[in-house]
Amino acid sequence: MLTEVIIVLTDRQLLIFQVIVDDFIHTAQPVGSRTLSKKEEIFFSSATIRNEMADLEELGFIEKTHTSSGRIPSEKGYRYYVDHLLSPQKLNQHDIHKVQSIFAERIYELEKIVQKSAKILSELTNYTSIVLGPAVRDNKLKRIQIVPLNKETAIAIIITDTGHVENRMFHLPENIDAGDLEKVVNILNDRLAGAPLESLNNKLYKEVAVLLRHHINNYDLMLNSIADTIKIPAYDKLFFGGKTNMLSQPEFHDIEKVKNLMNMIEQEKGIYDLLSKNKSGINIKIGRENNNSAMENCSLITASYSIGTEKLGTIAILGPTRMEYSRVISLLNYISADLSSVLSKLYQNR
Amino acid sequence: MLTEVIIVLTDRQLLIFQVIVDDFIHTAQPVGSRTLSKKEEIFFSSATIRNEMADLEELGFIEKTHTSSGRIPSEKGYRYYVDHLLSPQKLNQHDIHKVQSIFAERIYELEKIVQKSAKILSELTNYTSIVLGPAVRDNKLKRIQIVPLNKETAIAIIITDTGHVENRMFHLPENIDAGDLEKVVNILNDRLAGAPLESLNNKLYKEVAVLLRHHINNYDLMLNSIADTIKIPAYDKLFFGGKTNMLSQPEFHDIEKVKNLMNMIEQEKGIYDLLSKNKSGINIKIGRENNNSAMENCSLITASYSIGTEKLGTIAILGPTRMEYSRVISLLNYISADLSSVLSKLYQNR
DNA sequence: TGTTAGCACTCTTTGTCCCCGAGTGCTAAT
DNA sequence: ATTAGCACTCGGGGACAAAGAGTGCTAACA
Repeated sequence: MLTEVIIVLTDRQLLIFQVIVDDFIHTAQPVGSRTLSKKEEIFFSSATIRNEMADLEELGFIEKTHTSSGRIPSEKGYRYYVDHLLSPQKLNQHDIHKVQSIFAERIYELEKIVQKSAKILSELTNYTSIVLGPAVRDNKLKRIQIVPLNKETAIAIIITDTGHVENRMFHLPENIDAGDLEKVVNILNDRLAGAPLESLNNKLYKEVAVLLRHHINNYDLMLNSIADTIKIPAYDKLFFGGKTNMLSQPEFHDIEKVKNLMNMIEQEKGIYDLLSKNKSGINIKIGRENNNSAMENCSLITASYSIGTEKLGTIAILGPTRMEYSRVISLLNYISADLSSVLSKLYQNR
Repeated sequence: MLTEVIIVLTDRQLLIFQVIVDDFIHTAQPVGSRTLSKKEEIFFSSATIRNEMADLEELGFIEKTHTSSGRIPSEKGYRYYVDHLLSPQKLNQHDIHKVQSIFAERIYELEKIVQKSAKILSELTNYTSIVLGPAVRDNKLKRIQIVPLNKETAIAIIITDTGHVENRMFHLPENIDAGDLEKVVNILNDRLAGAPLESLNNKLYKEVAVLLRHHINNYDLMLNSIADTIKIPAYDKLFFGGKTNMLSQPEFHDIEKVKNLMNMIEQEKGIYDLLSKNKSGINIKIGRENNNSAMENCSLITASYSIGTEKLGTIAILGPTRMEYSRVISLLNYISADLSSVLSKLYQNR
């Protein structure tokens, strides 16, 4: 959007709009003028409200499901609501306790903390939570280990400075004995330790290959196996919580919609694309803003978590467009801040 | 069932019953006498069929959905069908190719092979596939590795003879230096290598503790950390394929049923219980035989795979009771045999 | 001039009635 | 023993009416 038209709503329109959105978020039912006029914060008659609603509809903020129905917020309406009307909600004691419980046990593994966050988040919101990461791309190599299993196969293990472990089995070239393997491991650690995972492949062929040639027969076979092993996984891991929560939302009473959404979740690729391209901080994508037909009736709110200034991963909530934006945003903010600070304490002196 | 009553059906009843089951499996519609009388393998009138059907219903093999509807097989009917009428179906070329493709790439990791099997199996059947295992319980320890990440934390890695890798981070006691760690690792490997994972904890406290005391300060803290690390995971891993396939089955047009089933799948615990207690070979559980309300309309067919005579894990198909039993059984038999033979080749000389 | 009461109108939902089609069980004829 | 025929049952779908919730518009009001 290059030219942003500034839309001025009267206070009364704003009030009515806000109440419509709030009501619809909780009831999932179109909101009519009579219902509105009975709300305690509203002091004018249903007729007045009808007039205002007609204006709001013309502006595109609300819409009808049929000619004589009440109004529901449009995607544009949600967008406006989220951009201008959202009041940050304070979390209650129960929520805070739950979130704290993520960090209650002394867990050292990044992955487990992240996984637990996803679980708690879905329980607190009754939506589906998704956590991407933590990114291992720019971890640094701590150690490589090669353990022979039998004459033909060995297992290569790489450990990064954050404690992430990757392992892969590979075929041993013939005529390699334990001594040779030890030499290889020593050379690898000597040359590659401390280097970012991304750079390993490059370094392997440029620096290590020459050295290996001097010490090992059939070094090329070995080299390829190792290269294969240290390849960074193309995608960071996704963790889900409450995958089935969406089934309880009234907008998903239609099996077809469920199928589309569930399929997309099962594929993971689509979700990965949606999550990975977000900037740091809170991002909100409403309905078709996600550019994904399976997400027609869904909103996705993402937040990033980081160690220091380095963005590590993304934590997200997938819910219906009719989502409790305020609450979800508060929760995400809170969790991502906690997550960042705990992880920073654990790993910044790595 | 202590007393098995032998039920004798006439050839004609058998024929009619078989055609009813086959037809219902493919159409999901109750089968009426007129429909049956038109089938080419049936040469008697609809009236005759009605009489026979009344008998079959009295015997409990088929039932009506309402007073004047066609018949559908009952659970007892499916059970009889599966026990007595199933003709092993030959797999077609396409199926065989697909299954072979699991083993086409040279994969060394057990887990990956198993995971790919689940995927292929769900694609071939359009049902949900579940694979349990491979069990690491009776793997033997190949090597323990401890890699310090910084002053306070280290990561312990255990590698089994099948190439399975487990790792866990733990807090280092103070005043432990690299030399101490090396000693610990040497002692551990010396004493524990080759031992079944199950026995590690025991051996650790009985044999290793004494040795550690002689060499290391604060050995008890260390010991507990290590004990924690080598604890065997309580459940073997579950892999799924085609979790959403069930949504396409007409019996799951009801959101409530879907929710129950999906919840159960997400929990994993229930599935684990269903899979783990099966004997080796093919097992078939129909509907309520699973003792699980979420599985009311589902059947579960399991097969085990093994290395030599040692049962490694279970491979299963979850589908509606109205399932293509014959085809699924053939597929499971075929895959589990292939899986067993490939794994045996790879790992029997471990 | 902004607000509101009132009214005619619209559209969905719910329920009833009815008919059709597919199926059954039973009886009587073959 | 088999089958043709018939009366009967039940679910599904269409037509129709009434109720309810909503709207837009007009005219009256403060």
